[in-house]
Amino acid sequence: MSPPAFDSPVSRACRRLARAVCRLGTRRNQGGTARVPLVPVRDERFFHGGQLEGINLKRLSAKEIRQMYKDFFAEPERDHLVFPSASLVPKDDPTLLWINAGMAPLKPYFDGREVPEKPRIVDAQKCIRTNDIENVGYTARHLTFFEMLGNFSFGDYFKREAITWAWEFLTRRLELPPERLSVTIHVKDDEAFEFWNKLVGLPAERIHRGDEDNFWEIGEGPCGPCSEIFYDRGEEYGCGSPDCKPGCDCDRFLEIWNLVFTQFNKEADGSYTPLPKKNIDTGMGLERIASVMQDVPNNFETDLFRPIIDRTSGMSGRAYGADAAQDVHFKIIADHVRTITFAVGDGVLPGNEGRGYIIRRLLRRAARSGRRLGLEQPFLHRLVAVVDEIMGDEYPEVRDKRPFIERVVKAEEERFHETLAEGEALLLERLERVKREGLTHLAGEDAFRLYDTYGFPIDLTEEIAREQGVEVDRAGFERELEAQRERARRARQVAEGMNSERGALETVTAPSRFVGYTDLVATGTVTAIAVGTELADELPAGAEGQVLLDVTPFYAESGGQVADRGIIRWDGGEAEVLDVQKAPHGQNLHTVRVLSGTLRTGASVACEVDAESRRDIVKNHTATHLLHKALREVLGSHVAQAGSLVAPDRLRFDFSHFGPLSAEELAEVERRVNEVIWRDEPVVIREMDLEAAKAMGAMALFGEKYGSRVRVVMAGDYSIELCGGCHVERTGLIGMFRIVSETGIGSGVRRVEAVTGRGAWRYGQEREAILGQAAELLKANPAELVARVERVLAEQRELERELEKLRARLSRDRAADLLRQLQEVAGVPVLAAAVGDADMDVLRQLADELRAKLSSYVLVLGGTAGGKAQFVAAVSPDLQARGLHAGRLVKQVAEVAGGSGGGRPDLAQAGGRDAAKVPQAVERVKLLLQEWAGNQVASEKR
RNA sequence: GGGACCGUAGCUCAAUGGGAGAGCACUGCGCUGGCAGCGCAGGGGCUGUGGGUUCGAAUCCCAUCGGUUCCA
Repeated sequence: MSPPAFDSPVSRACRRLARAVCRLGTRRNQGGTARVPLVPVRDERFFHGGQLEGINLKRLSAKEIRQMYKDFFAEPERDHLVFPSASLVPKDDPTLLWINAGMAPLKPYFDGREVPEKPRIVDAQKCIRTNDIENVGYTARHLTFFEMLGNFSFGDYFKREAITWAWEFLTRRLELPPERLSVTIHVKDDEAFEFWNKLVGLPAERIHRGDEDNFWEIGEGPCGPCSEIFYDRGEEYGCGSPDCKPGCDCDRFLEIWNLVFTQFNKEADGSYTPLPKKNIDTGMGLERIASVMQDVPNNFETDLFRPIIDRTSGMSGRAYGADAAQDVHFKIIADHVRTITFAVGDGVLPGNEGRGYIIRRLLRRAARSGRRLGLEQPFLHRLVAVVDEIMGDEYPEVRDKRPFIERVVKAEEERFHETLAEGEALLLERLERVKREGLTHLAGEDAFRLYDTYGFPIDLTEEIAREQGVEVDRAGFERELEAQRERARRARQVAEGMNSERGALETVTAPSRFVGYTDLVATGTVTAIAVGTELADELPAGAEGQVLLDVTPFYAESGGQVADRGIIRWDGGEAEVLDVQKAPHGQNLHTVRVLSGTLRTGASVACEVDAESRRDIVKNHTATHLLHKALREVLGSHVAQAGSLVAPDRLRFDFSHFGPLSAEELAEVERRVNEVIWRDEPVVIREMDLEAAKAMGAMALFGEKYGSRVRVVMAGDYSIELCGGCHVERTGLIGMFRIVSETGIGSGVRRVEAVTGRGAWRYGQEREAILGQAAELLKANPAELVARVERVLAEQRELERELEKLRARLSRDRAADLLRQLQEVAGVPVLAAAVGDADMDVLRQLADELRAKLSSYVLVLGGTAGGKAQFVAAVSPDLQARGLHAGRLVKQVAEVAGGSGGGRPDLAQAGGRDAAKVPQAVERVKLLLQEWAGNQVASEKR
């Protein structure tokens, strides 16, 4: 039973982000709503004051609001864990280009793949949304970068607390006047109504029931009704319509907070089932609430934006607020520069695809807005400092990387100026042609080509064309653009949404202790067995299944390090460990295949990790840390890990960087890593508080779990990283480190592959073998190979020169010989000859010699080279004028030798398969000329 | 994710499927009071890489690497 009204806005591309639409089925509504005891905590303030005038808002800076929010939920009564903002680049989530909502980084907690440290979390999350990029600057609320304040519950508190706390924060902490607040709830959500009405005391007429706008879902997976809180800015912001109310498109009622009650799971068949664990997901846009508290008409006039606008105004010498059309550009610049700064701060570099392309586009839009304000030179990089001043306290990545961000932005601005200059030159050329041809319009395809291929903005095209008195076929341009959109859309397959993978193992909370850091052999007891999503009691021989142990030495794939393999044995049987992954509650989950006997729950098993493979893995893992550090030393601190694979036979490290590494840089990185290996320093691993680790300068990777205790891996005094993986005890054990390859894998992301220990030795062997072979071929020993090759090359050059000279002399002599074979056919001087062994170069040279000595001629030379026939033909200008064509002539000649050819009227060449037929072929020239002469006479007679 | 375009001398770029070129830079010689001085001579190229089509490929096709650009 699929809900009836599932069309309309659902299909919009942005629906994943929007609070999307759906109608609750009746069954669900009844099943999903529990009876709740109500405690009256009515807000008495509704009943005095009342009217909407004379309010004095508590003036708060955005920074204060952010801090108050986190503090409020962290207070003991509410006891939330404060999370720092996650990186804008989604971790392990290929369906998302950016973190685009406060809950996005917490998805694993919502869908049950991971269990959070505490079931209550509060954060301020930076987000990027670029769907409505065209609206930015023109409306009060559209932004590409924003901060979302959110409090979350994972199977813990639900509607009652979410609603009352939201109310308390707004009215008692921010001290917003309650009479200005109203809410929407889902039409069927009587439970929420009760809380708002009875518990909070909000009058029924201020609780609006919505339908589609108050249900939140994204494809299959967790979903539920939501309740939005609106703030009434007063009639002066309104549209004047009598039915203006919360949800109206005008600026009067601002949606400031959305509380999502995740209580259903949408199944593949479209039905909804109640979730066993209900979640709370809330979001309050910091920019918007700041605009309310600071009583300014739009986001851009809050203290989050105003300093950027003021600096822009200072640089351009134009005043903000003087002209609405001009103000748009100030706003675009302020918005985009925030997005760019934060994205680059999280390691995204401007590029030509994906995230990098979005950043490039934003930067170009901002640069063009700058031009409208008279800022022709790069200026955006100077605004990065302002963004840092405003938000650097809260977001250290921006402060720490500020010089790097400025450099990147400046370089990209300069590149854009180049693009504009190139595009303008091309456009002017086009316009010249249009005018020359007496046309009035530049074709839409031309304008599109300029836009599509050279990135030249369409409005600039129009502007420049108009200056030249030419119009642009805008409709044609739009057609081309639409066609391109259609192509891209069709190609995009939709793979979005959260998956709910709550298998049977989610209910298993029995702990599992990992002892594999020190022991490769251990004895454990089977605590659970699962086959597919069902729990089982036993696993017979030949079967594959998943096994939990109370104690295990097997490492579960994590942090790039691959899973251990090995064997488990028990009384009467054994099984092979194929894979090890993390279970929802953090235990190591072994995928095994039983080789003999039957594995039963409760059995005691002897575990043995494949030691050889593990020894290779730990070498590669420690080497990965050293590589990371060395890359940062050699290339700069902008190098941020973007992914990593630690396997037994190799390691792979992806990181952000502009362009390819030079050979010198690679050699230097390799040298530094090896130096740490040679120093044979101890690798010390300690658990400590995150703060202590940070104080030591540990590199905390993005997406790091912010638990209270972290594991810190120190390789000598060189590298310090948070890491849960396995490492060598001393760096010397790595043996040797060799970089095998360096490639680009996307905009601004490079990949280095390397080998260590045995792998490095093998790599060296292979290289040496190649060297040996080369040396043997040159009959030199490897040490003098270079000198030898240099000498050989010099000799070769000398010989080539010699050959050239001799050839020239030879062709002079031959030319003189050939000249004697000149005869006259049909009144035309003809020289057709087979010259024996001669490749195309020789033939051409001969032809040149002969041409220099003749004034009127038809010349056809045939030669053989490599068992094939070769021909060159030349015709003097006067005979060309009489209709002789070297290309046509040589083609017919070559046909005799089973070939073909062509060329210009004055000079042409041809080839054929049959070298033996060259003499016959050149003989044909005379025949062809006689034919030609006959035709000439015939046409003259006519 | 889907397209478009570009990779030719140190640099900027030419070259209908038919002889790899120009300007600047470089080297040498000569001239010159000076401005980006002038003249002559010369070096420099596996046309990004690897396949294919063709008698013949810088040019057409496929793959790959690097770059630019548009759409999602």
